[in-house]
Amino acid sequence: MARAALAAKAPEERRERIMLATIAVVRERGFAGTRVADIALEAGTSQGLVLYHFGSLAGALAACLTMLEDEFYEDFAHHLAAEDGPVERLRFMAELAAGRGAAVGNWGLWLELWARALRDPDARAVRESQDRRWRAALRRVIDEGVAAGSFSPSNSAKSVLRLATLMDGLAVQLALNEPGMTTRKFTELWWESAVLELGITEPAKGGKSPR
Amino acid sequence: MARAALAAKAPEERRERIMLATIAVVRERGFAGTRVADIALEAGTSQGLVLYHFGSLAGALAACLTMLEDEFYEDFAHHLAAEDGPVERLRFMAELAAGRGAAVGNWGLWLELWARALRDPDARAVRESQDRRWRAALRRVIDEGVAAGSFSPSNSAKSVLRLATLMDGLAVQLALNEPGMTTRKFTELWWESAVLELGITEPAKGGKSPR
DNA sequence: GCGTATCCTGAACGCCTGTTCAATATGCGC
DNA sequence: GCGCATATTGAACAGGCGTTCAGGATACGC
Repeated sequence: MARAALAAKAPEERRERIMLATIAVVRERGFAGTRVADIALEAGTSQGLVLYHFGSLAGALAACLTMLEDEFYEDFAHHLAAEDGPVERLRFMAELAAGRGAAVGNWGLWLELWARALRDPDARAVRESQDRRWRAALRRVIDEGVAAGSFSPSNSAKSVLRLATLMDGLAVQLALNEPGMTTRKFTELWWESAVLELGITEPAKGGKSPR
Repeated sequence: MARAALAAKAPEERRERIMLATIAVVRERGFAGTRVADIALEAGTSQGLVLYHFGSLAGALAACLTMLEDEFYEDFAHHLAAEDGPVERLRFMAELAAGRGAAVGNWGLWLELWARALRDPDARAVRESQDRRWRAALRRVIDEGVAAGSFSPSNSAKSVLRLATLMDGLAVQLALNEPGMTTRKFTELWWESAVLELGITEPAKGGKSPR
């Protein structure tokens, strides 16, 4: 009988659909709660195909991790370049981290990733890479600002570290939607810390100034 | 036959042993990787007893969560009261969070807890309670310092929030032992931030001053 | 001393779920 | 058009693991 299957129609497209489905399921149920059956259902395919393309459930999860990483970074780098000066760029990073752009709703995923990174080398690698990239971007923006005379941190390396770290902490609260924590508050708190750390005087011209 | 079983010898003692075993296993394998069999083995009892006392695996996990919370807080409150002035207390909190005391090796557990809190109401309650307690303590110390003239934050509520949040962020790095992150560095970074936020002038008399 | 409630065990049960596999469809080179 | 490599499916398999249960030991009231 065999109703017309979509066999061999567009393998790459199916593959990607499975990865996206995996991300969706992980976001909803967490790594521990993700089943092959869920992924197949979400992707509209069979369980067999998931295993065919990724070898195992772990393989599918790993694939979705790297996809997540690339996705986030591309989006981020693309938009960051569009901003004008160091102050605007810093401001943009604050807002992006707080939830604008592709990262919206992803903080929960980062929490999952961190916990998983305690034991899974793949997860650890992804999170390390992301962290490095993010900090490097922050450092670049800050160095740029120092060169332009907009920032005057007493120790820029430490300021980068602290500001990046503060973001992680804010992320925890945002992800768990701590009462009183919103994306607005996230940005506000972080920006004030940045002002304190970097001695920013000139306000961001582009966006509405904080507070 | 029946070799002498420890039956009905000291039910409370067995119960506690199972809870401690649960914590140990969770610390080693994470929530998702914890099996009833592991707990029973670690506690030196049968699987049946674990279920007898806690009804289900989930019940055992929940029990270990609250035990963890109490344990941490008792230890913390006890030691905090022993410190002298606000500056010393603040310093003590920095060091406790960084890994001294009962919390040593627990940051990994917190990461697990946060991720679990995304979906499990019990975990969420525990983490909220802990967070509230910790911040309240921080606020008390800071208020005390303001009253004594040692601290002069521009906005103490926000400083409490930011300093507590920064700790969470540092915790992530410590738990994942980010290269270059140590308990010493943890304390140092946090303390400098505290100095910045609170305008601390007088150094901590008790401990060796940072940096 | 006897019965009963509590504590404890080990084995058995049964479900959940990742993985395997044989069968089938599809597209492509020749 | 034919044959082969690739893609896809659904069902069957098998192992892991939480939970149930019948049985036995221990303490304790009477």
